[in-house]
Amino acid sequence: MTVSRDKLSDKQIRILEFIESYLDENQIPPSIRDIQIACDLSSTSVVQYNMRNLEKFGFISRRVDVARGIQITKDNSSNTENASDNLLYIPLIGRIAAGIPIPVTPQEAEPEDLLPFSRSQLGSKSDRSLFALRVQGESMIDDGIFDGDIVVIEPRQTADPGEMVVAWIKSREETTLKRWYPEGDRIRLQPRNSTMPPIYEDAADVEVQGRFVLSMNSSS
Amino acid sequence: MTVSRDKLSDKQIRILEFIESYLDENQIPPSIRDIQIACDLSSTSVVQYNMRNLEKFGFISRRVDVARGIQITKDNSSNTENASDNLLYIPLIGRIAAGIPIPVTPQEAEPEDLLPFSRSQLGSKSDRSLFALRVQGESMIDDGIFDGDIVVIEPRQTADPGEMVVAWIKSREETTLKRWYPEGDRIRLQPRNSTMPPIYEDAADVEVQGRFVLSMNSSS
DNA sequence: TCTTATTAAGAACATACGTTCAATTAGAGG
DNA sequence: CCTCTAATTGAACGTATGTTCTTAATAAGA
Repeated sequence: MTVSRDKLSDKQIRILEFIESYLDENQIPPSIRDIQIACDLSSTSVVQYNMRNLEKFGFISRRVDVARGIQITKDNSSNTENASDNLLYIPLIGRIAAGIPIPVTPQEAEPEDLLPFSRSQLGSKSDRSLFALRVQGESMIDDGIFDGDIVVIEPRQTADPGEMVVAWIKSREETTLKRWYPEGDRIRLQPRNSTMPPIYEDAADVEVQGRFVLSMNSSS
Repeated sequence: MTVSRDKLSDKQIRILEFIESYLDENQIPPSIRDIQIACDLSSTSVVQYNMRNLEKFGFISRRVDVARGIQITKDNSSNTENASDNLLYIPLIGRIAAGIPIPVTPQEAEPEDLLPFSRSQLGSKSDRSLFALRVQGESMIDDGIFDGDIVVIEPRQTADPGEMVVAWIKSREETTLKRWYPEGDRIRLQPRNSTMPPIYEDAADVEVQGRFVLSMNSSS
């Protein structure tokens, strides 16, 4: 049953809003009598009566025989809370650059930090286990990725030509952020910095660890 | 009083962890007897006793005479919850480019979206009322800011020479993202795109609306 | 071993709190 | 005016739940 809030009686709106604000301030739902007093109602049964409606219309749900067992069910709540429903945390698990190795399986690394992103920012990729790396070096400045920036990576074992990837060079045991160009039996790892030459590696010696999703830059 | 969790007795850890998980599942703290049963304790007073310690060491706080009035105070909680304490939402309030006006006072605009950032990402700027804009155009690609990117701006009325700012050109009633170079009685608004020439405006006709803080890029 | 502080047990108590009910009042049609 | 439903009142009831107290068990020191 979908009922917009303005279908509710004045009293019911007052009660609902009080529950929300109380919850906001106290981290715990109010008791019936808290509501009675705050909304200036003459009896606890008035609260009961109106709460039954709020429940029927789906605004709240109640646990039986549990003190303060009120839950807000619809997202009538504030914008901030909406956004937090939409939230995804991405672990920042290390650094990446030419020459600096990172752990092979990102999931095993201890995250230094958790970066919040809204799912809408990440689009369809929001349901995968993304991870983030801090960039060390200047090899991708023509793609707008500078030293110290953070890149979000989607773990993948393959990449399309020209895509920006985290590449793992087995023999050297290092990872690097480059554009990925397969050329016969070797791979060209292309920096995006006019002063830097491409790296060529045997195709068997390189593998894709993940694809570039997003970067963040906070230098001025 | 700062006590690390491993200073607690086995029982206290069990209780604390149960409270956390119960809170996680039910949005409401457990009752003393919930804890007693779940942690297989012989009496409610065992719960009371151990909770007093948890409270003394600052792990929880309790509301007197309130049913289920337990609160977790230290961030012993899961990582996700840690990060959310550290969270700041920045409103995305519009677009910016050469030629596209934005509202003069950002605060008045209706946010399209709220972007989550961790305060650690924003450093000292995290306590100001930042806002975000989506970039339209290519004038700053040499600074790594591309069409469609999002920039976070700190409202300021002044800027140092060479800083990237949101500049308001009064006579044309438009805003633009450029680098700011005062040159006598005029201002040079410098694009960062080798194909674009600088814009010169009378110093009286331009004002700074905000300074660049951070950019986000999600193209590949 | 004796003493003392810490922890546990079990019961009982007081009240916070959800629930119910009978009696009233207020509106809405007819 | 009557009837029927919606809303209100005030009180009482019963369970949920925090609190306290006494006694016993355990651990820690001297």
